[in-house]
Amino acid sequence: MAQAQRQPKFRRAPPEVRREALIDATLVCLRTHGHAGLSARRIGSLAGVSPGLITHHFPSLSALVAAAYESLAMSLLHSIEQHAREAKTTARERLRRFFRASFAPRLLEPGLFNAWLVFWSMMAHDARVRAVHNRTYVAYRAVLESMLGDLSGCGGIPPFKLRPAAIALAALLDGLWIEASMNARTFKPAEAVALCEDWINALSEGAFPSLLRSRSRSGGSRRFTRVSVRRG
Amino acid sequence: MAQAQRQPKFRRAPPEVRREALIDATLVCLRTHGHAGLSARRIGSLAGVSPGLITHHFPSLSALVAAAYESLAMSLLHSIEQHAREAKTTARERLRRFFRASFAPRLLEPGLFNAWLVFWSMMAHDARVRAVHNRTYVAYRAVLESMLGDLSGCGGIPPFKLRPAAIALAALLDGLWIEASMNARTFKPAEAVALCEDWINALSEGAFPSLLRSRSRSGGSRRFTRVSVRRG
DNA sequence: CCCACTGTTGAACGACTGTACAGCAGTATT
DNA sequence: AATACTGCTGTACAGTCGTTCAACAGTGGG
Repeated sequence: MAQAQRQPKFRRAPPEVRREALIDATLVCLRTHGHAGLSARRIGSLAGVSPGLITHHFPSLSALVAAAYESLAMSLLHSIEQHAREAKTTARERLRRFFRASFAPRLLEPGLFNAWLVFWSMMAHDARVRAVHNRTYVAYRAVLESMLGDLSGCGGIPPFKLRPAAIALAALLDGLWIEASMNARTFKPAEAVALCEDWINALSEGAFPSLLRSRSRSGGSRRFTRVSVRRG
Repeated sequence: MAQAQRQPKFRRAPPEVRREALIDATLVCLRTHGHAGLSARRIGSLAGVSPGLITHHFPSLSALVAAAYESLAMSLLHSIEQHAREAKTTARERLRRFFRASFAPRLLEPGLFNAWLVFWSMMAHDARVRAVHNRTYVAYRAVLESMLGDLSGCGGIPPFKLRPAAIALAALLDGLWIEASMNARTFKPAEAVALCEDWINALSEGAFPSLLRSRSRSGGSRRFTRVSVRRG
């Protein structure tokens, strides 16, 4: 029985592979333990590696966390975006798919929010994390701007300012995602999707005066055009 | 010169006073140091008190933080609400004042957001903090629902579902507040206010189909009534 | 003036933290 | 099979943390 097959105490790995493994372990740790997961020893043990290896492959623990932040944020964004662009349909339908993906169970897992809180908390003290936030938030908004631009290209929709529109939509999405993550009982994911679709609908109708490009500053009581909402 | 007036090493205070002083010190600590401020020694020294006193007046450090959370959240809400209700004007004007107060410099101080992150982080592990969040969020939404109800009472505005409307508006406000707190350069406070006012405008025009009470599910391309936006 | 009451102190405890670095041990090459 | 290279370990360091509790010392009543 007792084979006593002597296993090597560790296996070497090329730096790139090890870096990625550490990033993955960091994400798992932050998702499952929140702030308590932010520990070189915990992350190391989860990656099957000694704590000293972290500062060997990264300048510091917070640099590893920053790398994990960038990895997760970009991965999620691409995943949602691909899910949205998958179908060749109208801009409005792609937005709808984007919203649905944003409130899918995968995105509402409480652990994800806990990890996000750790990233946000570190922004105040760590320049690297702050830089990652700025990069990823700009990328996020760029995706929204692109989809809103497509929407704007369709006929019958009054021209609107893309940048502030994307900012508002991002805020609405974030606010809903945060509350849904903190308390799943407040509203159902489908309600969040409907509220975002409503926002797009109002935008299409020119019901957001401050977003209307040029045109009368009269407050928008008179809409730019009357449009058919369905099949925009 | 050297008067050598012997000061007493400490002064007794009634529990209620001491509790409040500790709460205040906690808030200052969390605002200025974020997560690093969450320390019995730091809070105690800021309150001019030994660390042991915290667990003497509170069941635990996290109970003190929960109390501080409730104190801050309710204080801010009442402050904003009073500022909004100060003037006897239309519902729309009160909402406008509410938005302006929400993005006043006092609310956008970065320290405030850092404190909030600490509270949110503790929700996952601490039932007390979670309970405070639920209470204060419900109170927040109740204020919004009340103002939206007043708005709905005005003539010429299609009836809408109060609760989901308040949820959406809260999400928009939170999302804008968070991004403004993290990166003050993304947009100006006035833009955030304008985006919230736009949302109210769209609501007043019935441009949010899923929020319309009963009525045709046709998508809302035809508004309930045409209303004058200014001086609603 | 002294006493009893009790708010308060501050040291002690055990456990935790990120980082540094001397040396061990896989691995590929010779 | 020996060697050089280097990824990796694991301990040491100097801190940090929340909580406990015996003892101290303000304070008001007698």
